[in-house]
Amino acid sequence: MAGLATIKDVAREVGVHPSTVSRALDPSQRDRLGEPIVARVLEAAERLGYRPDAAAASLRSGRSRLIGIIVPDIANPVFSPIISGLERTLSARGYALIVADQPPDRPEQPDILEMLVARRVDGLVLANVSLKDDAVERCLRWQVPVVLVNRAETAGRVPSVVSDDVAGMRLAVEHLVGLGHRAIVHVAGPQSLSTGSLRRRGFIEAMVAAGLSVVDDDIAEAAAFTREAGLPAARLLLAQRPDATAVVAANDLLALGVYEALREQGRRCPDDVSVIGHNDMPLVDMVSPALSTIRISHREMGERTGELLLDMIGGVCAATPQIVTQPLLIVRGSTAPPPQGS
Amino acid sequence: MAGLATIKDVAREVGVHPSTVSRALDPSQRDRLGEPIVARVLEAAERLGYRPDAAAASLRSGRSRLIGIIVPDIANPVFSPIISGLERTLSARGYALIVADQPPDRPEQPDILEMLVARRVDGLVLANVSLKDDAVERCLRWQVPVVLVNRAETAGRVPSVVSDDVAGMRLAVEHLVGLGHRAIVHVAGPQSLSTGSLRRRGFIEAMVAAGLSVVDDDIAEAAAFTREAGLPAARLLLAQRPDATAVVAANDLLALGVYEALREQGRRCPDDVSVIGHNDMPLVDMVSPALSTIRISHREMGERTGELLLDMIGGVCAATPQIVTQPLLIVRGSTAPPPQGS
DNA sequence: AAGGCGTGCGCAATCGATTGCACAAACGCT
DNA sequence: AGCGTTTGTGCAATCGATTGCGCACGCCTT
Repeated sequence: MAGLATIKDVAREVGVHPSTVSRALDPSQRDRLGEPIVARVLEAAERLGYRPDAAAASLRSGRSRLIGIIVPDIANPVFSPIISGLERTLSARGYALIVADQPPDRPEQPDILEMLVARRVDGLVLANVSLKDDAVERCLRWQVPVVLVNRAETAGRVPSVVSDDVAGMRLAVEHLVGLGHRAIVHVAGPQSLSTGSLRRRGFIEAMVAAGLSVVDDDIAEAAAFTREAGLPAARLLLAQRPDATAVVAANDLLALGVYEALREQGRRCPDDVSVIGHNDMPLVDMVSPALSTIRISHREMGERTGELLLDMIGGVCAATPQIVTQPLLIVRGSTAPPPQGS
Repeated sequence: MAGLATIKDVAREVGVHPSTVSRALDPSQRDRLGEPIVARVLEAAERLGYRPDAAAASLRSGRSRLIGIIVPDIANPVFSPIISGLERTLSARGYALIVADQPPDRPEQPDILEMLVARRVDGLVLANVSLKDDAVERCLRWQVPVVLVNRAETAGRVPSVVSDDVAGMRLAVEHLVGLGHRAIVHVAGPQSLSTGSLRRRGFIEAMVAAGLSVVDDDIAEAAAFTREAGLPAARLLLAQRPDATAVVAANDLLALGVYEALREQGRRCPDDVSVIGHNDMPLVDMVSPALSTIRISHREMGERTGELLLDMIGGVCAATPQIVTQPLLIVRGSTAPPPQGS
């Protein structure tokens, strides 16, 4: 504070009124001023190392140029590229990003959402909503622009940017069917999340489309998108359907849980059972066997989320677009034709 | 703005002066007020859904309760847990975290550091400094509290929180020596970073301590801490020292580059050559063979960074502490005794 | 019972930038 | 030459919370 020049200092230096300095510094107002004055203001501002005080500007203008994002886990490889892509888009346009963690189990003592709204963020990105989430309602009530990313809610009340989960599962199932599999089972994610729910539905739809039926025993729901949760679900599934030749996991970590379950039972992948994941997380090409999976570009989702949100703030888009990105099948070593004679 | 109550609204509701509301809401000033008034203010604030405007508070008080962190890559599994740990500590104490990416190659058009300082962050965490970095000087000049994390600078002008890189390399070398290896080589990281430099030094010191000599050909420097950069460095090293039985990599990604180089040459790990990494990134226990490595608790580093920074802001610590966390040897499948007869 | 002291609260300035309004100068027009 | 219009700049209010100062009122003391 002591060392930083204010707009008054610049004004005094140039010999003009502070408001003139403010206008000279604003590109959209600059052309209403005389050429020489603008030059002198710019020079003085540069010389004094002037940086506008964001708090003061925010207070008066009502715009903070801050965006908040709430994720379930910053360090999760699904969410960190989203954050990264979002940050890149925002910082290029002068916005800063506040990141907040809200693990699903945490008692949210200090309400993160309220905290961000109290900081008067210009917009909010929610990466942690469940299918029915009151966080969305609250944002709507507070009238703060919000975009959902990765996970959507049932009622499409606000814009979202998600991967086409149903299409992703279709790619996975079609790949396995193409290899000759018919006994295909599914380790599903939490059904309270759109990713878990839609991938489950996508699995069923693709199976039916391939002329294969799906019964309850063909699907096991994991409690979370983690390796730890994937292991028991996979154990259950392999017990219920010992004849299964392929497992479609709702994400890569669950697929790794399947790996462990297979290892426990002495069954080999892909010789005995094929496994396919979802997300194409970093390093899954290095596990053994290299994991076949459905690639989602989380970074791109983050970027598009940023563009969408900035458009909303700028009043560009009136509707509530539901952006859906297309996933890509990545074939590696964990999928192969089913064993002979099965 | 339209929907959010201000301190004046609360004051009017209760029938007191705004300043009284401000004091009633501040726990440290609350006891200077009468009991009934405080209760009525709290009740009214709650009922109106009052949230103090952070911008206004920041403007007047000079404290923004914002902390900035600059990382080379948000999505890098080394840095994302640091961010996560830091955020956890900060949010528990009412601070919010602004995250900014500054990839090493980016022309830093909009100066990220200045942007954060202009936002009047109360403190700054730098995770991307090189051994000699002018960002540190600028923070010192601007008098903004700063803590370095993961990477330190040569001159210890500011506090830092780093892993004991030298000790980590000693653990790695001693482990290999204990297995019987004597021809041990090192894929080093960029020498412009403290992590690269200190691990290289730690390698040499540990080798010397074990009675083994190190010559130039025993070390190859990778251009970056990536798999892509690790591959050529590993190729070079294996060509220079075809008799090497063990490779110590400066981090896990470089170790995976070594895996690829070995595979190219048809040499097997750990049968022909042992490999050990550094960091214990997620999933390196799932690669084949499972990577032996040196575990660093990045999340804990983030947490301690937050505590240190808040102490500095609170004026608690006067010195410039250099916090060093102790790494841990994790033995998995990539290290084994050297082949017989070598 | 009167003066000193402490407590509880209001008053108003302040942080720094933004912006609607007003005003002066300069220009063009008939 | 006079009047209307544009152009360029200053003035002052404003955003919402914080905080030093000061004023009353009530209590205790002698």
